[in-house]
Amino acid sequence: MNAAETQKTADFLKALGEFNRLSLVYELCRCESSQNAMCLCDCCSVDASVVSRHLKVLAERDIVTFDKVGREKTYRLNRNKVATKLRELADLIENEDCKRGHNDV
Amino acid sequence: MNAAETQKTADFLKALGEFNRLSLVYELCRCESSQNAMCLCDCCSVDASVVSRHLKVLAERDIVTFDKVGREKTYRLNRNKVATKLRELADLIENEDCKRGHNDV
DNA sequence: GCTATAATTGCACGATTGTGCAAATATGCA
DNA sequence: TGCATATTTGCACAATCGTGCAATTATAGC
Repeated sequence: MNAAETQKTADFLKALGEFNRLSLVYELCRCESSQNAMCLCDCCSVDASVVSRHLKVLAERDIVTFDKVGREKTYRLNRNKVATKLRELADLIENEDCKRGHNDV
Repeated sequence: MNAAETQKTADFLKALGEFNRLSLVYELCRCESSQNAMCLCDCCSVDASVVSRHLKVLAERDIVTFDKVGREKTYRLNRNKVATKLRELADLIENEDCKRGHNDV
């Protein structure tokens, strides 16, 4: 596991590992269709600017995607990408193959 | 998804979402047997006290477990617990059932 | 007992982070 | 053009976090 990859995974997990951002993810998870930021403000009681910044972080990590429709930005969760990344990590952690034997370094 | 649960999940992800802590997890992942903290120091170039604190965080989130053997503490990764938690999150995020329909609130 | 090693803790410090507010920007609509 | 709404950005600030170093605690072995 090289450092750059480790850092990338850490950044991904860190993006999810904040209360309000995770709340946004859960909120988007419940949404059939895309939601604009104003609508998402309701799920966490913080300023709109804060939601804007959190969504930016989530978008940078490819956790959410957005479309610009008029003056609104509508966000949706990258369900597959996020789920896949989490499962890959789970597999890596559980995988017996990555274990070193007793005689290895 | 209640707030306490969300916070707990966020804390779990945050614990994994730091470069050196994730490096420790990867290192433990490669270990067949338990490793003491001194041995784990090698994988991330920081002070022993820092490793000690990181391992404490990981233990608090139940990501690692330790046994005290003499003056050493030997750590091992809670493979199943961590993998299960990640997969549960993946399932939740991908699950169609949690979606609200168009006519719901 | 004494000494060496493993691990933790206290302290300080710089960096990052989450936040609110006000101002700025962008866009739709009349 | 002017106004309303959606979103972002600049600024400031408190809180948290990661870190190193020195001191401390715990324990093994002599």
